[in-house]
Amino acid sequence: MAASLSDIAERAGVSIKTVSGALHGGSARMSDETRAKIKEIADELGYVTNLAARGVRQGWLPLIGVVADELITSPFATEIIRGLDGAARSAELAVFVMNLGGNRDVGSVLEEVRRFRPRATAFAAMYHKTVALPPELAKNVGVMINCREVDGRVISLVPDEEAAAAEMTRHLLAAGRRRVAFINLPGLLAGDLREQGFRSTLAEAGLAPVAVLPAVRRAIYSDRAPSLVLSHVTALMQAADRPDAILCGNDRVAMEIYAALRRVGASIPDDVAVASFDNQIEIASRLDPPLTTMALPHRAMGRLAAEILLAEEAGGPMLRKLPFQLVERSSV
Amino acid sequence: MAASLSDIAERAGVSIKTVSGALHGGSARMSDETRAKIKEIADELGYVTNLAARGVRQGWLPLIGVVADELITSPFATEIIRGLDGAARSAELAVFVMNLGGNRDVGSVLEEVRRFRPRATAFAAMYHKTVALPPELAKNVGVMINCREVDGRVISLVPDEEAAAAEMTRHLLAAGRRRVAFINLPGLLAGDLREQGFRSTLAEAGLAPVAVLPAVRRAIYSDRAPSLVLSHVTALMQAADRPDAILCGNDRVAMEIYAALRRVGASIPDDVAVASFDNQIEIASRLDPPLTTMALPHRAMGRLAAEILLAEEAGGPMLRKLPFQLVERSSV
DNA sequence: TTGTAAGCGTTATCAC
DNA sequence: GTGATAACGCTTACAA
Repeated sequence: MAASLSDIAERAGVSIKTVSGALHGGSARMSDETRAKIKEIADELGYVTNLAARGVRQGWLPLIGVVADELITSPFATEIIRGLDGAARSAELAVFVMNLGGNRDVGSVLEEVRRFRPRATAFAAMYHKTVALPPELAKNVGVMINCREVDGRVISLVPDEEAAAAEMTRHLLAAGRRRVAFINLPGLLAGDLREQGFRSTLAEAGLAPVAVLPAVRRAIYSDRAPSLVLSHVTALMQAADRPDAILCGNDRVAMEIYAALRRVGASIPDDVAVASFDNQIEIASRLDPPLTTMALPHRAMGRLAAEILLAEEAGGPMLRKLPFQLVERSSV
Repeated sequence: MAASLSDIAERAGVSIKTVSGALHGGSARMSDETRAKIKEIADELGYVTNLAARGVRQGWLPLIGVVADELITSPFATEIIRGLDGAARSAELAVFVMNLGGNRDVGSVLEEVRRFRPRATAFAAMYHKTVALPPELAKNVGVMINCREVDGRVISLVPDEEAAAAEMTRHLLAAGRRRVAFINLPGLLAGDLREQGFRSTLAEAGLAPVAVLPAVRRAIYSDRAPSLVLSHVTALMQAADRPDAILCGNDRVAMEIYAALRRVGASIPDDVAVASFDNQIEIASRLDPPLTTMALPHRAMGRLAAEILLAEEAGGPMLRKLPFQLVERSSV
């Protein structure tokens, strides 16, 4: 069907090796005219390298295999893939994502990926979590992205939630806010860590939180749980020591908090500053007023993952926390 | 490195062919004990099929190659991939996405995909558009998803924008609304078609639009253009014949319209019904009140694409319009 | 500068 | 039932 090296060799009256050298071998020496002629014939025949054939020879396909643990659902999570892709491309590698969904377990999906003999393999989670990888699987995974391998057997790249919460809290304090409430995501690692950063930073400033409340009754990812935001915000704003700032578990929560504050008649940021996490761009930039939020380092995690996989470096810490970036808009 | 059939054959004291038959050949006849023994050894050695080797033999890798024309940016557009993936999986095919971005042209990305010798190839756009595929490329693409090949050389799967707008318009009329305005996305194929459906349906009912206005100054995808929503909504609501319903170009526009209506002091849906397109779930379901909107058939397009590619059917129309689905919430 | 030949892991053909 | 053996398209020693 598709043209092969031998087709070209035959047409050009040279050996296969010469064709291979002309098309792929960068430094192979041969007359320029032979090379030019071969290239011309290749074009004419519509020759496209057969990577499968090369792969069987070399033992691997130019791929980075990614096992993604939830169907890619969050818009910013695709940033992980973009980061990987950009960095992989400079090494002439393509990124190959296989989703873990339904009742497929990590082991079988990882095996499915490995059947393609990727050059390297990564595991990516769509939200920050702890993952228990069976030991025999762990050695087949080069790096974990947006999640931490529970026993520290695999290099894990995660967002530095605590530092982000600390930075945003400091930002609120610097803006003169003193009575800060936190409406958080319950039951999530990210939420817990953000809460720690929030509390400790406030404590350092000699302050106590006005309140720390859950945005929903159950974990936001596990269920379309009923929202508690409206009742919490109403109660907070009616209290004597009502907050002058609300920190939100993420941008979606912030969106609901905006709606709740409007109902209550509070204005942002005059009455209450609102700040958040994620920088889910379509929400954060379109809210009124645009939302000040900490941007997740998804792209950076993807890029760093590719670099680690390509460097095959050994040493270094197993858990690496990447910084968020403060995106100032007008809600603080 | 990785175990191969011959490693297993050696250990088991049988020929390679026997091993291959035992592990892959469904109907190959051999003693059950031989088969069991071989499987055991394969497990022990951690054998994983080498698809590259199989691929060089068969001429193709079990992949559906997808060229995606914008970096996957919209959260619901990943639904296309999910739909493809689900349908491809039943044929034991994996989906391999390669993004068109930066200054890479369709031809070179398509070639990059074809180097992997996919079983079939598709082109997917992240928003509904017309695409001009060079003729020599067109024959290498099995199906276009969410876009139409300009010359009708390739089967193209697109959302039926006109029908969706017609249905939503009828829905508004059925709810007793008579003075409908449309705040649309300018310069987009989807927007233009929706406008046609809107206008003709209204005309059939003997009505005229209160207004048809652009949400932004320029096409929403081409630029972070300044929003016109607030000024339009303010003007509309102050006019004598103010609308009792606003149809929105998409859910993001709807989000801004909500904010604008709140500013103006209009309540949804009592004063004004709001309806939209896309069903961008995180926005539509979290707005207050939750938004009634037409869900794009992304998943269905992906699924149908896989079916078409696998069936390799010839006939049938080149342009196939898939229906949206009305998602009723509480904004109408 | 070019050709020959071996080998990668798989599947398929054909004889035993 | 099973075992050699060839073939797929490519890369790479080794020769010429």
